[in-house]
Amino acid sequence: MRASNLYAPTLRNTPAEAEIISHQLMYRAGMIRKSAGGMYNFLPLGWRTIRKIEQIIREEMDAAGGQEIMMPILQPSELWEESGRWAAYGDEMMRMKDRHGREFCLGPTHEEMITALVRDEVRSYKQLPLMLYQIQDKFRDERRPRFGLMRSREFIMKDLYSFDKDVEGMNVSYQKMYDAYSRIFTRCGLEFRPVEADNGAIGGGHSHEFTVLADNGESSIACCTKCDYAASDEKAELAAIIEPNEELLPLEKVATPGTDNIQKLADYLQVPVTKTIKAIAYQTDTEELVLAFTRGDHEVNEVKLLNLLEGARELRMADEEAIRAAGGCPGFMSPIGIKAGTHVIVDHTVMHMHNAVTGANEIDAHFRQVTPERDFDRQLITVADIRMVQEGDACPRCGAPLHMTRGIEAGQVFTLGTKYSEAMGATFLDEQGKEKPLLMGCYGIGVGRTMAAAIEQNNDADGIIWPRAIAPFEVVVVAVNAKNEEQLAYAEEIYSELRTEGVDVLLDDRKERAGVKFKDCDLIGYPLRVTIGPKAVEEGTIEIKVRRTGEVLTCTRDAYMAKVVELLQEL
RNA sequence: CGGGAUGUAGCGCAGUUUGGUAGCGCGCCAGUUUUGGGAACUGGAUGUCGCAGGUUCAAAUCCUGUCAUCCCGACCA
Repeated sequence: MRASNLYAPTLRNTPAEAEIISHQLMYRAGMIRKSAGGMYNFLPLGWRTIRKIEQIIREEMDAAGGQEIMMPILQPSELWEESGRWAAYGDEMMRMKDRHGREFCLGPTHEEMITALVRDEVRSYKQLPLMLYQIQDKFRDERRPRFGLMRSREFIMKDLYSFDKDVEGMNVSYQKMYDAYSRIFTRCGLEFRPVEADNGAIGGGHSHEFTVLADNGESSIACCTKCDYAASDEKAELAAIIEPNEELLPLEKVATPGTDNIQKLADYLQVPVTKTIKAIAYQTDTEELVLAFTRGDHEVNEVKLLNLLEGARELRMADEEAIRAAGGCPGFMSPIGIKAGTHVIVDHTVMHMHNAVTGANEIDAHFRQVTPERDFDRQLITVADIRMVQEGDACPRCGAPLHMTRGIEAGQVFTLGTKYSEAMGATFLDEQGKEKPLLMGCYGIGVGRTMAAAIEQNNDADGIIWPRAIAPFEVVVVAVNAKNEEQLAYAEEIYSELRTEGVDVLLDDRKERAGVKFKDCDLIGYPLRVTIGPKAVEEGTIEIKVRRTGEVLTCTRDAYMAKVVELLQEL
């Protein structure tokens, strides 16, 4: 490919709408252009990178036993009625009608479609396990698309679905995908962590998110500083914090005027926040009141809380009336004195506190010298891990401190069990001739997001620094002065030698000044730049510049090829 | 969906307060000189001032509505 024919319009100015670095650089490097909110065109350079990521994914999916297929983007509502998600999916689904008034959606995911595809053909355990995947655009009408390719409304996704005859088989498929994902992100040159994730509504199965570490990421994850435990902030399990024993003082009610939040209370009573117990009152979508108690400096983890509540799907802050009806007093709550039958959930750390402060369920009053183990009625409360992880909390595996970091969720692996196969009647006959639902798993990778994540992780003030495996071109040959025929001819020669050698190379033969071309090369981020200037023509010396390190090597005409190959292998 | 901001040339922006011929930088086109890190000079092209209504002799500017984009939050497999 020659740069003089390449449609790669680069920009000196950063478009005002691009807020994060990956978006800015992709835009400036002429890789993407926006068509509408959350929708992007990929230009030749951007598309080459996408294709390279896809190719790595294909190779690993195939190696793990996957078979590539292609399903329609447009999906009939009937399938989604079967699974119950036509109603449940909500506004995030792009819906439309055809000329006959039949309803369709633009696929946000393909569980229904694949289950329907497989249920008619898979009749026997002998056809299992089965893994099918596709790489295709998905549509989700995000409330707030943002950050360029990071959260867009139309995006490229690899989605694989596994089908097994039993839980053991499903777990084997899961592990194969987990391993394949690790290889994919490693091959893409990314620093990532597989983190344990909450799988919410589906429950019971495994789920990991493959999170590429980046400060701009939307996901917050907790990583152990010693072992390899890593979990999403919502999932991170926390053991109860055991306080040293101390002399137990008797429960006492004190007047605490105006102390309706924890900081005011701690200041007023001159106690550390870690000696206070705070309450958050929720109401579920089924109108049940839930009172959650944690240590004053801890935060309630709503996902953990929700998982404890059978049948509830959502939490919102409770109304004052509901709190009062249960005997509580907003701003001054405690489990002591709440009406029996109210859902009171206490974080397990709280049960190990001594001589703490908590509300008295009346205005401007608190209890102090509260020892929950003694003063709370265990019959009326549920004790569980309901708090949100914080920097420095103990790792649930090894006890070392956890470190909070941010990342981009580039992929997820998920066991589905029989959720869809049961709802949609996807069954097979087992060895005993008994009809059973298929056990499923689903595994997604955001291709564009992976590209954005790679840039977030690999850039400097001059532009992108592509990992070799996913660079649009591995090497750029620059004819410093393309108007000089000797130089251009020399560069052409080098270019064709590199091509013959199988190097993925671009020739920058544009009749621009050298500075312009160098700036563009840096911005676009080709891993290696081979510079052909007067020194090449006159002395036969060829320069090779490594984008990542800025290192410049000077080679002879005979030696440059070996050097390029060697440098590429190191990258 | 709540809060905030912004829509003026391909990109970045000024002009709006106080209504009076549409501007600047980069880019683009032509020419001359230049030529190893975003060249200089000369000349040139490019706008429904987001859109629709209204007020006015006159609207980028004031009023109403609407659409779009971005940020924060909420939400989210």
